[in-house]
Amino acid sequence: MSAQRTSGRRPKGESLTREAVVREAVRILDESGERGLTVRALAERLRTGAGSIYWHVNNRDALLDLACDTILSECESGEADVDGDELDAIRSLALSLLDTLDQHPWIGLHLPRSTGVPSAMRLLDRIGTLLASYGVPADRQFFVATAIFTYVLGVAAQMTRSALTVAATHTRDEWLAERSARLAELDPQIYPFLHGVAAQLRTHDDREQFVTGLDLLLAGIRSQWDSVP
Amino acid sequence: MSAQRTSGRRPKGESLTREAVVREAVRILDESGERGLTVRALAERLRTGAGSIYWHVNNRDALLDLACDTILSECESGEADVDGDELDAIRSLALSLLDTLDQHPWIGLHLPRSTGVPSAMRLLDRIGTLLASYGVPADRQFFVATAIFTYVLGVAAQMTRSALTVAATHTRDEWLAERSARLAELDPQIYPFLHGVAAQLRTHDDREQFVTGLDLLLAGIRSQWDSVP
DNA sequence: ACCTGAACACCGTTCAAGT
DNA sequence: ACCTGAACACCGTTCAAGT
Repeated sequence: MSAQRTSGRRPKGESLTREAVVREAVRILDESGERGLTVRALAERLRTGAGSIYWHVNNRDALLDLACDTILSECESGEADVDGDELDAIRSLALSLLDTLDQHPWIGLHLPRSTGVPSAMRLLDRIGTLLASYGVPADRQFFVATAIFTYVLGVAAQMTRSALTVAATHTRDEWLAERSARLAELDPQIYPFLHGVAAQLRTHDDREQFVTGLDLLLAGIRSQWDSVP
Repeated sequence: MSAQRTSGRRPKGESLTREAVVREAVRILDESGERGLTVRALAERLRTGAGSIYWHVNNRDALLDLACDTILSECESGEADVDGDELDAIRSLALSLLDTLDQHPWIGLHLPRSTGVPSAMRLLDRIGTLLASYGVPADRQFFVATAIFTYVLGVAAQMTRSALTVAATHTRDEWLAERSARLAELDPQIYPFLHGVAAQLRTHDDREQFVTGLDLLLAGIRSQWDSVP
């Protein structure tokens, strides 16, 4: 069916679009990470020359921005209704964002380096709006919104690291066991804490870890500002 | 005095050391960011050939790890005494860590991609130890420690972005004004929140922003677990 | 033990020339 | 308007050969 990777030129008339370029870039990023995305590799998979890419996209960085933006846009639309207050809504927004970032690990590493991703700003905006209506004082809303957003991105970036190493080793369980073993090997003199907790990290769940920190932030908000209905 | 950048070979007998290589790498990173650090540029400043670098360091990634590690090691040693409980100690540790990351903005962007930075692990260990002695339950200590550490790195990475843009524009005030203006220009239909807060961001202070989120995390910890003395 | 310098296999980006 | 393909100016890394 798909003549995707066969070389030979693409049929005439059927011209490339910016969307098609970005879509294929996302596929490469999912398969082989940021390092796998080279202009030449992308061009080859689109059965065209490297130069063509630059007709549709300014440069490689812009391409990464666009790739992030398309994925995050999908995440935006799927906002479920929540019963509970605004902080519960933020919680569920953050969780679905984490799921998205988990499926496309390259986003968490690229977003901190970039400014040009509108959908990321819209997500930040959404969090800020929710905080405002919850009752966080006006002069704190932006700081708190950014803190939450930063936390989500930070955890996502960290998860990426494991995702890449898992891919390199065999299964996720194997990787967890190996990491736990490596921590246990640490000199308890220098790493008393990490050496000690090594055992429980055999069953470490990224999502559970994420929720712990997120709920601390939300608990902090609740303890500092009561809801204004 | 310094014949630093003059070309010509380095005197014999005076052989390069791994420390000297890393020290010069840090200088380049401080001056021109991660992209500025190329093996060739580094070799030239050390008045040697590109190949020599690989005698002292495995590869470019290892060099970045080492650069991060030397800087974070310095941060580690300068731990001030604090009056207050363990959470106050964490707070001051986080603040001094942020200062370090602020002076070397490339660290915040590289650390999430890396695993091989011992001093970063020691800092995480320190946070965990403090949480344990504060009284966070054993099965939460690691998650909470990671949440705090992730938050610090995340904010640092974000600050880096502004640091780089500030360097590109003129002064910090100009940059703040410009960013505030850009936010004000946003379509209030799509970005109701960000459009609204644009004005107060003219005096936005990274450190104040950082403290806001950090204190929320700490308040969350206090509200969930009372200190066990 | 430590360095040299050339070579290899790549990059992103540009641009005249084509259709 | 959209694409081609060669060229430019770089990369990181390796490695025989030197001292």
